[in-house]
Amino acid sequence: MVFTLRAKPTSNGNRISKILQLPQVFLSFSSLTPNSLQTLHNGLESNTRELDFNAVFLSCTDTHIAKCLHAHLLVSGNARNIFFSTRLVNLYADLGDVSFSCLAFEQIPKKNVFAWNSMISGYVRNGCYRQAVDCYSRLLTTSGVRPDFFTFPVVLKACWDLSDGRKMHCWISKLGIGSDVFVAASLVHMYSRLGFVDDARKMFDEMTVRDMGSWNAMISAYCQNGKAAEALEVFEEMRLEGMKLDPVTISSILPVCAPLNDLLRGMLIHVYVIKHGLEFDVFVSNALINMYAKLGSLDPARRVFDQMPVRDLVSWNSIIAAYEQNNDTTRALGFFVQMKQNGFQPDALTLVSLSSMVAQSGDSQNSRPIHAFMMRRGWLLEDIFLGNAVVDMYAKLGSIASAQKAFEAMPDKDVISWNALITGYAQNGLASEAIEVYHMMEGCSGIVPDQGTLVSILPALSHIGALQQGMRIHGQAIRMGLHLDVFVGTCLIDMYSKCGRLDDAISLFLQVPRMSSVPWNAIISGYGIHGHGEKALKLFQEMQSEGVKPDHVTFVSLLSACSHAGLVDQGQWCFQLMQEDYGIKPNLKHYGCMVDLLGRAGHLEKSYAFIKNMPILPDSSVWGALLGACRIHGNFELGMFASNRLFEVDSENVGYYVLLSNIYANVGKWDGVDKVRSLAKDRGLKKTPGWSSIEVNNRVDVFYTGNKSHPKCEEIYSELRMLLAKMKSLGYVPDYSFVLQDVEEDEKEHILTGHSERLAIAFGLISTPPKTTIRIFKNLRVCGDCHTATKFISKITEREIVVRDSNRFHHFKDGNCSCGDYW
DNA sequence: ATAGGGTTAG
Repeated sequence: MVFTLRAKPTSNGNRISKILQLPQVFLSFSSLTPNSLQTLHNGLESNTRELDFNAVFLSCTDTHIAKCLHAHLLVSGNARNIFFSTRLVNLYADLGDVSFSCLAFEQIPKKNVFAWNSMISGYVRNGCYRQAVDCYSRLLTTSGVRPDFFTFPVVLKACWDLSDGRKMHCWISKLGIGSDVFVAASLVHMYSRLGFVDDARKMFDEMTVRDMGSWNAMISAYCQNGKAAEALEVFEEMRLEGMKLDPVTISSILPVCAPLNDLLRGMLIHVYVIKHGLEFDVFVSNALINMYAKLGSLDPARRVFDQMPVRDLVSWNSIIAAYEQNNDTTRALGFFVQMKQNGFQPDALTLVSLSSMVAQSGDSQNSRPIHAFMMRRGWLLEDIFLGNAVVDMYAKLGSIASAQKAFEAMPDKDVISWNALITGYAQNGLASEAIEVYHMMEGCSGIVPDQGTLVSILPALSHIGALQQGMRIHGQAIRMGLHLDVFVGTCLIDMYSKCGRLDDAISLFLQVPRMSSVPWNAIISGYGIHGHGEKALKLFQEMQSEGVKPDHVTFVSLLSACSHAGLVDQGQWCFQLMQEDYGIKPNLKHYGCMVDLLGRAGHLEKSYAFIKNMPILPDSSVWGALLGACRIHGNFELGMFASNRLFEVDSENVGYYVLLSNIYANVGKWDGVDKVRSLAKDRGLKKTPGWSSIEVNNRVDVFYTGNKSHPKCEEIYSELRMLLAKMKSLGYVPDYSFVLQDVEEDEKEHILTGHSERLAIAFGLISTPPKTTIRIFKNLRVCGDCHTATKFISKITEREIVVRDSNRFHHFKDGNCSCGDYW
């Protein structure tokens, strides 16, 4: 089939507007622009004696011109020249037009190894790895041409399958070209890319001649397989052999500084870069920015970025991520704006940073648009990273339903997707849902739990006190070899201490590495919630003497430990130490702890004065702490004052109304109690439903207040009625000030009896053998009346009862509580 | 006419 084309006449174009006889595929020539014709014309004219195709090849800057040239080659008969047609294959590949590259290739009647190599390379340069490998197979099976040492460096790059790789390796050996530096480096790279670093190293060791590329290949092999120390070893070896370092070496080795936490080395490399003038390489500068950013040195990162003469998308993404990861959303956003002003289109990595920024700043408004942007481009269908970022973003913003939807919409999920969802539920207080998702994940073939999975599920188990399930996870961690991992270990410590097994927490603490503050914080907090303030302090001293730097979390744990144990002086000492010795600015949590510490100990005026001197605005937790202290110490006036301030900042939390009503009741102001009740009712409070849980036979039962749907409901209530009678005979008087509902007295008694902690205790009593310790979890603070009741119950039933509430542990035994009513 | 080794993420 022949198609006739007449090029559109342009001012000068008439001279080349001769009629060409072309195959039909050149129909697309009709889209040739006058400009491209002009360029071609100039190229052709530049040599007047005969067509200088060499010059024309060089002037081909877009695929239309290339096609025009192609046409001329065909018409002039030069297409039969294998030199020209091979160049054409390469030209199309460079211009990104794989199908025409392929066409040009197929038009070559007798393809030699140059043509085959060019075609394979063309596929690889355009990311068509599958086709490249297929083309290589065709070369082997049908062409009668032998691959050579130009073939393998290219085709090895395309190889994504170990068996293919080994076959190629065999051919290389058979052809005796394995000693070629290019081929050998490519083998190193192939093995490392497929994760077989040891094979890569073997290739490297077998090399008799090593050039820069060989060393670089080995270094990057280690880097990309997470073996930072080995990478550095090779790097040092390379320097000892007197090799110079080129930009490739530098940009390969720089990323290992961050995981090794080695800023000094990074700076030394930077010095080398400056000394040898390598800083103008974009890869090098980008790697420097990333190195500095990951090690928290934003200023040097910024300086490198500022002095780059040319920046690419990676440079922009890196500087944006640098600020985003160091919690400076505002500057990160500023760079994003600049990036767009400089004409760069955001890519998937930019979007990952953006979603992180939105999550960090709690900017719910922008979450949808970002999500929509990704969907419009179809990126969510092909990039698991992005899907995971979206799930994480919604979860962090508290929109767990959106997170779930985004998760479900992902065509493929990996272990990180599951972890993100589990963490999302856990961090939004939905522990049971988190556990449910975890079980679903377990039933999913192809998903292997990793460190992140353990770190996401353990806090959920701690939250509801699922000790037995937690121990199962501990076993799994051991099997995975992760139980001594700092993060998993810390979660386990936290799990054991929150599930009432402080001893197990301690013995675990003694096993995990404790160079960082993370496990220390967990164990100090563990001592604190169990009421062992002195021990917490002692541990803090050990921490200091071991040279571990405490952080702001350490001081929250420590201050609350002091406050639970009534260690006022020590608490104040910590508060000072934190600022003076460690330069940590107290945040609201620290202030809350201090107010609590002073107030609970009875220093109400001091506590109030403390609030007045705060340099930041007190929030509800701070005023709530003062209000709680006023209840304990019966200070009515200050209590009124505190509750007024409190309701100015948070009028939604029903717990504070209970406190206030309690204060009124303590001084016998029943009208005040009524007032608070109706106030709470009028505001239609979104109250957090109170629930308690207990684990019996590997199963966690959760009881909501007044819940009557439990299968053992009848037995539970009859147990409670029986206990109530005995308690009363021992002198128990119900304290109705803990009931907010405006109902009759006996109804109030009924409400107290139906409190979730009592249902859980009663269930524990009827479901376990005598003398067994009962362990209960309550999501809010334990109710004051239930606290009294539990003391009686522990005496009547001769049981130890351990109640963990949102604040601390209460060990009930023989009618007493470990907290000494100081809580 | 054809070749290897490089920087950013959840």
